Amino acid sequence: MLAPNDNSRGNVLLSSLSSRDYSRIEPCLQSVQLNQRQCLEMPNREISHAFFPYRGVVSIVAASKGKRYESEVGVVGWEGMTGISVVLGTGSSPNSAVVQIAGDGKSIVAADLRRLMREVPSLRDTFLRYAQAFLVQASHTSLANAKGKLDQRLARWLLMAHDRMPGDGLEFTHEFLALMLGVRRAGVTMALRDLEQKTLVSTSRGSITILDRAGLERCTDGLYGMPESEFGRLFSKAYIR
Amino acid sequence: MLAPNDNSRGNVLLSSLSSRDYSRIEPCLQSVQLNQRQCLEMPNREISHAFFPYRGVVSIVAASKGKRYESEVGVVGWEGMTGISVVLGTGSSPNSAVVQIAGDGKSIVAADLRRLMREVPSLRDTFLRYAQAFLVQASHTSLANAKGKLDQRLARWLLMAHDRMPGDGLEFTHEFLALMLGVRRAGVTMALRDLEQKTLVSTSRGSITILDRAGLERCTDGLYGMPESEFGRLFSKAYIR
DNA sequence: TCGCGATTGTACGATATCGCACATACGCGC
DNA sequence: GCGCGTATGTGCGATATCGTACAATCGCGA
Repeated sequence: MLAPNDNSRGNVLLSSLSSRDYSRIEPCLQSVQLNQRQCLEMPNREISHAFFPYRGVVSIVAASKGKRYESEVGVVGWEGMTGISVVLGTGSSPNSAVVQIAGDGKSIVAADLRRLMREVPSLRDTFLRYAQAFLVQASHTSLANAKGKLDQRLARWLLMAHDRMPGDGLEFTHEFLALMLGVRRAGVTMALRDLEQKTLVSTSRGSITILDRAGLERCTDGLYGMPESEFGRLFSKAYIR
Repeated sequence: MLAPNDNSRGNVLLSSLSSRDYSRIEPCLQSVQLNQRQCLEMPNREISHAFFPYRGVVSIVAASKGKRYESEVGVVGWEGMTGISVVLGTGSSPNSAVVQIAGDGKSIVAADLRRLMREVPSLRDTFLRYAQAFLVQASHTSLANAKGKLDQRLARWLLMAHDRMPGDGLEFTHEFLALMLGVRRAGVTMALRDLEQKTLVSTSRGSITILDRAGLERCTDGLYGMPESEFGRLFSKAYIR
């Protein structure tokens, strides 16, 4: 379970800042819409802004040389931020960041973020902690890709999306989920039918409702949860939803 | 191709430091042996030392809750360092670090590394740049796990090992490679036979010789190379071997 | 209410890999 | 040179997923 009890500022990472730190960053934050398929970061292009989503989900995607293959390495929602490369000081990376589920949030100009990290060490420390949280998430995406069956990976993705959305209804098509997981659409259809038969979710045209989170977690056989625990540890929050 | 032309200090990351920075860290470095299967980092345990390998290869491994599944997310050799979590300020992580190929290198006490990063910003910047290089590597391991066939993943791993070893001979058994890739030993045997038939490698009992790097890279169909290019970019070196 | 596009269900053969098992072959040490 | 342990080659049925295709169904808008 990811969603923490303190999200008073609309984004958990921002909410974890001391009021002193937040007062420093707040003047630099701009409200933004996140539109589906909007590209927040392009491969090897200087990142202009970092984003703190309030709603919606952003995928971080790796692509092979020649773009023959692509795969999601992690997701960012109201718990985190995009622009890790700015945090790590390089300003760009071969990965891209794409809005998968529309929403909104705050943005900050990369140069402002750099300056703030230089001027406010505790702010820098917080964002570096998030970089670790993201690395752990990416590590477990890799693990799930290596070892997980389609149904385990699907359950994992649904849980991760659920963590980042209000309510229990998810407006996803099978096609969309297939794209996220990099598998056949027909495979998603069958895996979802199984989940529905176990009454873990209920589905209707274009939407999926989570009925039994604990059951879904059991379904992943341990492939969901470690990054979420790590996030909890790093940001010292109680995690109840 | 990873191995850079400047490795005058035995480890590329250390070699990339200005002499001023290196003179600060050098007094803290201890020579160490890296023995096969030695565990340099345990899951969720405070990291005592970071390591800069001169020779040998270390795997960073993610494990699922309950340890039911494990998978390598990246490797570290003479180009890099272990202890990313110390660099990112958290001091521990759910991932472990295990010596897969024995060698040696330098170690530094975590507290010293922290202090140096606080006192010497350019040192901190360098290590944070490496954290990005590692994140990109992990991203592409994830991509390879998601999309790569066994032979592509094998070729990728051989290239990554070759990058981190002197000469062209690799003393690996099929069993060992199977463990690294998380696949059946018999699968490795067949994939290697294919590579040998294409005269990309030659094999004999317990050892593999790289004959044609370019051919192996072609074999990976783009799944090898991005992290290596990124490393080159981040550390501004010419990469010839 | 009708129609049409989007979504979902289903089918089929092909391929990759698995798990397990056993046969063979190499090479070190005596 | 022999024997034994390790490493490698091979076989077999089972399973997961693929690619492609097409049929069925839902629901929005005309």
